[in-house]
Amino acid sequence: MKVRREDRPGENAPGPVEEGSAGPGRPTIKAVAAAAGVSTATVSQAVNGTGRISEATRRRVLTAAAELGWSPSASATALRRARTRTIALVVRRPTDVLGVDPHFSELITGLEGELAPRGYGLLLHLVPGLAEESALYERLVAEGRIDGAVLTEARSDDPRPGLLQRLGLPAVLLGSPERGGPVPGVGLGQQGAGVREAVAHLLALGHRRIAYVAGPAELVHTGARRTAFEQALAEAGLRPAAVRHTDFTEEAAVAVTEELLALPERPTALVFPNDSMAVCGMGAAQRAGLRVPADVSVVGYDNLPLGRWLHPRLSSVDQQVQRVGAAAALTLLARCGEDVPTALLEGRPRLVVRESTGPAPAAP
Amino acid sequence: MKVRREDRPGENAPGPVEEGSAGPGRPTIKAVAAAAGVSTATVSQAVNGTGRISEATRRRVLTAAAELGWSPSASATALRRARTRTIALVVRRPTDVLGVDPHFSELITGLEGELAPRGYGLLLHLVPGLAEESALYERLVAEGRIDGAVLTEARSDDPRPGLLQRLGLPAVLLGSPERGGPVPGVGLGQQGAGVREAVAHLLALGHRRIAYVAGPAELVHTGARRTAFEQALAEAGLRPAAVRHTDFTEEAAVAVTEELLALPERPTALVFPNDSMAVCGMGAAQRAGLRVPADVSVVGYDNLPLGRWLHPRLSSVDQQVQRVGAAAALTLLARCGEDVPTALLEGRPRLVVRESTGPAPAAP
DNA sequence: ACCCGCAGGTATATCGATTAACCAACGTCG
DNA sequence: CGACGTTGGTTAATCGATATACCTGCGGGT
Repeated sequence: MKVRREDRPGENAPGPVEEGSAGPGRPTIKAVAAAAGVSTATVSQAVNGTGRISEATRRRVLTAAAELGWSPSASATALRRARTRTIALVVRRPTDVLGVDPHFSELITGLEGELAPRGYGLLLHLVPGLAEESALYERLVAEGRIDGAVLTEARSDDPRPGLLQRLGLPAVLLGSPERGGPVPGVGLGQQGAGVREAVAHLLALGHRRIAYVAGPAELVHTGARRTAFEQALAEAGLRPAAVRHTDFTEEAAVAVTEELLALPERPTALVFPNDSMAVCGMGAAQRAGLRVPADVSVVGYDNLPLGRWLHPRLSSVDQQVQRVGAAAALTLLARCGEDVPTALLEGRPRLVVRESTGPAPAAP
Repeated sequence: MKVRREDRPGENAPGPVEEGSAGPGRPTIKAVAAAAGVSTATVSQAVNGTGRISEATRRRVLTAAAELGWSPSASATALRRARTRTIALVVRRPTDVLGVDPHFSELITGLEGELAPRGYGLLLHLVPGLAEESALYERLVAEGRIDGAVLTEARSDDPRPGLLQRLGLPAVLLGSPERGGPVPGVGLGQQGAGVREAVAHLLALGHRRIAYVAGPAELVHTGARRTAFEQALAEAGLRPAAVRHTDFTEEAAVAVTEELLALPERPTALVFPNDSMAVCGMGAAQRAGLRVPADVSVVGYDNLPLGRWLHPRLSSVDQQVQRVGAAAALTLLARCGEDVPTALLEGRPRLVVRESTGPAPAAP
């Protein structure tokens, strides 16, 4: 396919002959332009659907690009357009033990489902603490590496939304009820509903001494769920057998469980803030010689796949982490100027009853 | 928050307050050069340590950069240097059920530990199958988005090393014994040793009917471990009670366990290819009314944190996924031309004995 | 006095794609 | 017939950083 250009004799604009096959590197837009017999501007317009290009040349360019296996260089495009098509997800991982792990797997699955089809990538980072997380955002923004960020585990007095707004980085905040604002929250509505349902379920089974294991006090959802728990009990004229705050480590789950089960008035049911901890709690209870659910009922939160396969199968509050992840991605993409359907996140957390909850043991 | 447009945003460097939050966008190398009273070339050389710059100006440039909060634009650098400082990790996820999930969390932890301190980012992608994985690499390379890739779950006839070599992308392959070559394998040596140790342990406990649940036949380590299993038994003059291949789904784990436990000569011990499946198997056994380990012993593989908290605690083969991840990162970084210590991966897989294995039940 | 060498920078082309501005050819209409 | 709008492109500036080639003093050797 030879291209002859002789309109302007004497003009030597770019004239260098590519003469292909010399370059082992990837093809550039120039190669495609040459192959299609057009200018690089035309190629760009053809693949982007901008400008005024006849359908015929458009097709010609596209086939040339396909034949050469060319895709626009992400770096060049990013530099020119100041968009990287990359979203950051920073996971805080205080210790080596990552209790909330499977939760993030679900979340990532949901995110990827919406990001990948639109050519967006997910940049994953692990940091030890909140300070490092903030520093990381600053660096990523300073380097222009990302277009947006997904913030997880909203805190009551979260420094990140302010920071990211100041940095001018689009973001969404998971686990926050605040829908509008510069950094919108994303998540199922009626956060308390799941816990409420769990309490109702336990009450119906005859439980009267129900203990609540809460997550770190600084997390937003911790407070919401704890309140829901206490209210639900109060409406039945009851008080919590106990409420304990913990970090999200497995060690804490075990320790707290052991402490609660050693209480003089032993609780007959334990409600945990996530499935990983519930599993640990269940293990601790069984190890203490108690049967689940005959002696003590256990409820988790998140409804992770794992819970279905344990013995006994774990009753848990389903908050559709995957769907929340998808919604978060869509919301964030919209903030990045992408044309996406608005994320609709219907429904509320619902209890999934399995085998780890049962009738309260007869009072001795 | 008024935005004044005067075509000269950087008129006076020490302005009152950086022209407001909606104003200037991020600083560029030009701003730093102006602030330090040098050329952009000097700034570049100062931060990169290249060229010949006096210590005095170097320091001046660095402080100017720090004051402006400037870091070189990742896109610009990537374009110029043709390096993105980004590594891809593609996770194959055949169905919605991701049995190997926690394994990847560990792996990512190990990778990040080496990547992050060197300014590298981890680009995470989820794909449904092998074909999509290959297509994804092609796209990522065509777009020049990554400098290297971590391939997981080596297969006996793996198309990816060839592909990536053809694409000219540095890569490492996890779970392959082949150390050299264009795409070196990374992992603990003596893959069979862990299984061998598990068998020895079970034999010592008096087990004679031991069944093996293997992963998908196409995976390299599946074959290696299966062979090790059979050899170890053969050396004791025994044959496997059964060997079953499965995909890595939880459903399969449960189904296989139920089948094995229904065998006329019921196995007294089950060896699983990963901890997630072992958990499922343990659950299935318990649900079938058997006690673990009194009636049947269970061994997992990977030694994930979760196993420590179950009841009974899971005996499992530790293959130090995190350390392997770190070694993979180092090997890959070296291939990317980074100056890193060579990854040394001493040791071999070792059995961690906990509570899910016990003396074989007395023959009836 | 003259040239050399060198320390310490600067000017500029370049990476690959996008986009605003421009231009040629071709009706069309007053 | 000539001004004018359309169609379908092209030219060239630009994004921000890097690297190569090129200056400019200045001290020293002969």
